Amino acid sequence: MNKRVTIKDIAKMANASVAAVSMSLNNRPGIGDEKRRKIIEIAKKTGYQPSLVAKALVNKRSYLIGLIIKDISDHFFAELAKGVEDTAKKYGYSTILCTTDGNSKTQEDYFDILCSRGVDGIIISTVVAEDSQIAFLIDEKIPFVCINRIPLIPSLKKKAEYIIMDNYSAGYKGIEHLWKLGHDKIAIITGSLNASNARDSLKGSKAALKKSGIKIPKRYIKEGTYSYREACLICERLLKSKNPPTAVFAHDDNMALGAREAILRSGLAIPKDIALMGIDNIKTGALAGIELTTISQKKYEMGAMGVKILVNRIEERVPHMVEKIVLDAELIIRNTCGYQMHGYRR
Amino acid sequence: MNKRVTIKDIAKMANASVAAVSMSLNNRPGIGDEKRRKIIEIAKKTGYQPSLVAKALVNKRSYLIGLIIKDISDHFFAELAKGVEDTAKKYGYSTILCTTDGNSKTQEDYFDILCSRGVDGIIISTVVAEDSQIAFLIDEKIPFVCINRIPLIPSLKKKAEYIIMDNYSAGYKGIEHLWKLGHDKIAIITGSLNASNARDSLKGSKAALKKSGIKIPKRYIKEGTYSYREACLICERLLKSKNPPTAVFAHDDNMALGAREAILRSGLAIPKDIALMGIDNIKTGALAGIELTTISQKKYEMGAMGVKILVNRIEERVPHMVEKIVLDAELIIRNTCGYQMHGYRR
DNA sequence: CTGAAAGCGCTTACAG
DNA sequence: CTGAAAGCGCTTACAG
Repeated sequence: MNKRVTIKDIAKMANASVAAVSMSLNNRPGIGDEKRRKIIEIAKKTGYQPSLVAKALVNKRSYLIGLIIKDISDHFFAELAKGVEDTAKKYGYSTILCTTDGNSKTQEDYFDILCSRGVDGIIISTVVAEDSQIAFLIDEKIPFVCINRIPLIPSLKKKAEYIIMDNYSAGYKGIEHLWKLGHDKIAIITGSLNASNARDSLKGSKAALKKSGIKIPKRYIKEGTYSYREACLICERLLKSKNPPTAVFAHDDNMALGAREAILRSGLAIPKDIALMGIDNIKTGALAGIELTTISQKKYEMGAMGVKILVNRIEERVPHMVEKIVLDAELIIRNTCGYQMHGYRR
Repeated sequence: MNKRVTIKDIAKMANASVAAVSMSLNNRPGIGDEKRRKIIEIAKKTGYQPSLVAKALVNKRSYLIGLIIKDISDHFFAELAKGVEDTAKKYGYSTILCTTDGNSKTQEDYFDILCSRGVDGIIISTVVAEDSQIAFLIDEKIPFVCINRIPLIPSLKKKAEYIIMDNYSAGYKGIEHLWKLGHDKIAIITGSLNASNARDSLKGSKAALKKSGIKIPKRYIKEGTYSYREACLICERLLKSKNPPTAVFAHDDNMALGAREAILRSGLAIPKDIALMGIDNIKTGALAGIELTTISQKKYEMGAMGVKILVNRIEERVPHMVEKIVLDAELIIRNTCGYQMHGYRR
């Protein structure tokens, strides 16, 4: 930080009071036209840039928002972050990137830091079961919106604003698709079951299983914690078992890719020998040679909408009502489930 | 922002002056042990969190760093950002995510905003030829370090700290590898030639071409601007031409993936019919079925080291010398160039 | 319309 | 060792 020109310098140069300068620069009434013009001119000439930190201190508005995600190198979060940052920028906010790596303590630290920094609001996409931390935000009255995951505790869920995909439907549609293609032996690799999205997807899948009258052994359902590595291991074990599945539905694309590695290494062909599907629709899944069938998540849009809601709350330009948005889950049929080979069989 | 407990509240409760509270909380000498203990205890009990914005105003230290990149949804930048954020967090800094989408005006705006916010330093990975904006940073005396790209203007380059890969060597090694595998008709898809990395890679490739005595037609070298789409188009045209290349060396993996799409769509097999290589070593390239031969970029490490250098500069704990780090370019042989098929032929 | 003052939450000299 | 004051850069009442 350097000795930059301040409001005081300009006041001196313009032969005016600092209040006059402040008001001129902020388009407040109460300043004569000529004086105002002069002040603005000097400000421009000297390249004056207001100190956002001083402004934040007096206005209690930092124009800063915190973005809390698990891992920016994960394609899902990267797209989300892009939507957030683009939109924040459009509204005049800067975004502080906060990465928790799934660590609850790190997240808690970040909440403290963000509050200390006086952020105007927070976007959170890492909410898990134990998230009493959400209660802290409500207490502190700092606006926040949850993306992708929401609090499980009903009292918190009620108060939280959020925007998520219909994960239940996503879980349901995946099974339905595989069932229609003729599969009965479907394995499910779930996300981290301490999170709402993973739970909802699982519920949906189970409902679809029931609806279609499929019975699968318990061991066909494993918690993959949204990890590539973990899903790869799980799938490997499944394939080696005496009664392996003919389809695997991973509840996100990263895990589907992990499962894919296990399948390919075992010498099986996709979709000829085994079907594979994911959720999220990350870019990599669309690549030739991968062409993963999946359920679309509007990652960028969720980020963008999240900020919009947040800004509305911060600036209170909109009559207050807690917004809860659930986006449709859309099936994206590519080549890993065999639809192009033979179409639906039932 | 809410009425949180302040230093003043604590002073009142502890029956002390605000100065005493400040000094106690900051471990400054000049306070009696007992009083200090009492103050600290009250602070803890009330959950006092200092206002970082007030601190920033008086200390001229925000513990904020700006990260300027092109696109967070690009895997290269995402990994870089991860290294930056992780390391910044470790040193007690928060990072403001600034995405320019390659737009020079956006970048300029961000420089202004970051200065207004009083960031302590900036990490930039978007420097291009015209970047007189770097001069602005030097003028304002705000510490910065360039990652991946550096200023082309010698006077600026001299003053800038940076950490980059040896792009010349990367460009060289790629050609060398293809040449050893027996290729003479090698097409090169370059990055954005207004950036140092793209220029250096190209120089390296040309040098290798010369060294190995290969002569390629002008039209074999095209500027792909680091864009998947663009590279795909370029490659498509190349393949349709009367004398198509037998190898394409894209100067980043994104472009290599774009070229791959064109190749696959044209019905050719990789590496049987045509060789393909990239630079960067993004995760997607390692996936089964892709297995892109490439040159490794230490994305995370560059981000991490960049922050380390930046913090050293900010905190001046290290004797000042302008650090310029050039990392080795390491060839990563996977399956897209045919090495496993027949090894080197010359 | 205009200027001087108080204050945002903190820290740093500076007297006692 | 301790307290009162001045100041960081800005804005907002509040008198003239």
